[in-house]
Amino acid sequence: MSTLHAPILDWYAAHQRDLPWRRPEASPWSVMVSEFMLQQTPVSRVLGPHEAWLTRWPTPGALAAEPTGEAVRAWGRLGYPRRALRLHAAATAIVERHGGEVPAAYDDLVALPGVGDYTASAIASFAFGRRHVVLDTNVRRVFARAVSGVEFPTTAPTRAERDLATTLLPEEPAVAAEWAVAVMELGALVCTARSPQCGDCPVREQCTWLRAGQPAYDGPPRRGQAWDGTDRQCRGRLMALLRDDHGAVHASRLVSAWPDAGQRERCLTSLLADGLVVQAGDETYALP
DNA sequence: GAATCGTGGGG
DNA sequence: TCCCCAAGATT
Repeated sequence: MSTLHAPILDWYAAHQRDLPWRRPEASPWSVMVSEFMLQQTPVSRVLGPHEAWLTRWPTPGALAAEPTGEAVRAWGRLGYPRRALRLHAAATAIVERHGGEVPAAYDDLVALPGVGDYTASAIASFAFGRRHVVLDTNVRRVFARAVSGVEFPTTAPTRAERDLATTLLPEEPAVAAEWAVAVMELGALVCTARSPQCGDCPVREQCTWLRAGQPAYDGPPRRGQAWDGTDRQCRGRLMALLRDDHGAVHASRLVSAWPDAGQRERCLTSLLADGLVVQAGDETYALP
């Protein structure tokens, strides 16, 4: 146990948020749904859809029994709607391969659609108390600062970073799981990307970055995501139109969502390819 | 490894 | 206002 463990675990015990998927009665499915929704989407925007989702589909089997379009519509405006499709596909796979129960083993989890290393580790750790390195953007930032002394981690996790996280992971599975969520919470609430609250940090005395005087980031430029006029914006407009309008929409109505014909057609084609949209009639489209 | 894929809130 | 970015996964 390093000098970081006790302060962070104690801080978590005192300051953790009361989130639905963290409660003792939360099912593995509730944890899994939250992890899908939280991929690139803030907690505050996930709370509502998560509750509605669990009420409507309390089990993987309940979701798998519905058309994929229902999942896409219930996904609402969480963004990246392919996640809704993948969650539905994962639920179907759970019914087929695991008798309708969310598997506890990392290998089984990571084999599910839409589940990568992070999500598999998170579900195994948070829902089943297993011992896994859980490397999300929050954890990576905390370690970058506290241990490595740099403001931001690299674009992708490095081998050295994984080794470090493995070294810091407590041996006892239950403690490891608590440690994983505690470090993540610290990154989310205190050791934030912008304006970190170092004065409130339980490891401010040990933090390499803080002790070095919070040196400014000097790595490769971190590129922001373009948005205006992109296919993503176009796809978003088309999806919003189809989501808000139950039933099929005629092609002529898509023009109002995106005037540029070439880009509109290209995006519609990609949405059809993704399975987010289906052709309902001669020139009408709908959610699947 | 880099590009792609939504959305909305806060600094 | 504008820019950054939020519990990633996939190709």
